[in-house]
Amino acid sequence: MHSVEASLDLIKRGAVDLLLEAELIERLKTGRPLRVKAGFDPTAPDLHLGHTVLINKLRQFQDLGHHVMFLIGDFTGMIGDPTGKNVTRKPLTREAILANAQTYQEQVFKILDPDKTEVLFNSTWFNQMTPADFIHLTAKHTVARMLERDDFGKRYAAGQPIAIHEFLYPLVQGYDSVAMRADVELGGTDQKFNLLVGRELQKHYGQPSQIVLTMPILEGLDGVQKMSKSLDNYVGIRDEPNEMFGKLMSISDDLMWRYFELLSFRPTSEISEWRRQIGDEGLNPRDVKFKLAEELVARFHSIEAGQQAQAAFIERFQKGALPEEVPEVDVQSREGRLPIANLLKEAGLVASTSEAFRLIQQGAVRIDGERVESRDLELAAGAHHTYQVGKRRVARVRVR
RNA sequence: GGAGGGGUUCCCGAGCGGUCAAAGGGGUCAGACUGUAAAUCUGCUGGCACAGCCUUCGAAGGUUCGAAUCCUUCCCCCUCCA
Repeated sequence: MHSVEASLDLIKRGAVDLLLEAELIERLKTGRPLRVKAGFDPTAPDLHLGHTVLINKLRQFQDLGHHVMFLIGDFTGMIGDPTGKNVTRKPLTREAILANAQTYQEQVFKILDPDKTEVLFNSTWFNQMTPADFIHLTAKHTVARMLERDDFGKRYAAGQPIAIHEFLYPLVQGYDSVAMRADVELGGTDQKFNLLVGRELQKHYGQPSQIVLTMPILEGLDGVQKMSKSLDNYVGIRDEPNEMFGKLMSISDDLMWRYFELLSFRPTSEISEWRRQIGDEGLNPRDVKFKLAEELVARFHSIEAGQQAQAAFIERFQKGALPEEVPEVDVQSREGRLPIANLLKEAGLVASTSEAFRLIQQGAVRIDGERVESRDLELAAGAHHTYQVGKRRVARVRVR
């Protein structure tokens, strides 16, 4: 059994808002498993570490013995969350939603325990609603309250349009909490308003209001902007072990602590001890970063993969060895010979011959470890060497 | 419905008849330094048969020896008025 204090401590780790803490304590004291809800869009099935911040928190609830409800917003998806800048979304087909939900689960269950997770679709209750029911729902909230939401308020004040259905989104999400009898709802900080509407609606429907817990948006590898695929500053949870490890090693020391807080399951006491050792005892931050990278690779692949990725990383970058698996490429010569630039391009090491010329000029190209000095170098048919472009691109190429 | 502003290379953003493959910044990539750190410094950043050539400045036409720059039509964004 977990003490209320210990539970609370874990629950608050990394969180931004906890509303209302007193109510949470009350419910924890009862000792019954709390019903914990988090909703997900049925789009974007390719998850990265940023998405896992929330899922990690669900996992922590699970570890504390609570009941986790994973809601796929297949009905909500038809509306599209107006939070933040909104590009109109194209409606998804039923099949696409189901396929996405499936992909979601495959990825999410690397963190959550499938046996302890209830997966729900909000179309289940919304499709049963009559228009009259729905209007009753909309009667539970006022326009003035909606305008309290920051982005709605600003848009309204600025004379920008707010479509009626956008007002409906928070209500629909809030009603989910009613239908699910949620004790706690988790969301990103940008979801705060929507989560609070859930509290309101539950009260109207005669239920105790849910506790709201918001999690921060994770910074990407650059440490500044939010992690996202389009900014290419993300670590995908399906990244290969070595790639994942490498990406994590490239983050700044400052960012490392942030990642520990939001992504690691290690006890905070251990993490602060490392922090102290780096400051007082000259512990190399790199070695602490190894722990982070290893833990995350282990989570999404396996313990062995985490260890192997670290070993490979040390070999590769600390000792400067070539990676174990160098791709083999065959390339066709022209009249028995091939200019270096063309070879690199055809081997996929550079995007264009122009780029090859530039990189050669900058001393980035090596053949069997020897720097290429001349852009006019030509390789004869039969040549078989290892080519490196920069630190990361390597291939063994045979000229035919 | 009326009035005005704008669409430039990955992004922001200058250019407003030749000296423009197009300033500057950001980002990417590479080199130095390192812990593949970060920060910093340097270089590079359309393509190719690479001291030259070819294609780019919303789209299509046109004027001109020559256009991102001028004209016409079209498409798309934004601001103000009704």
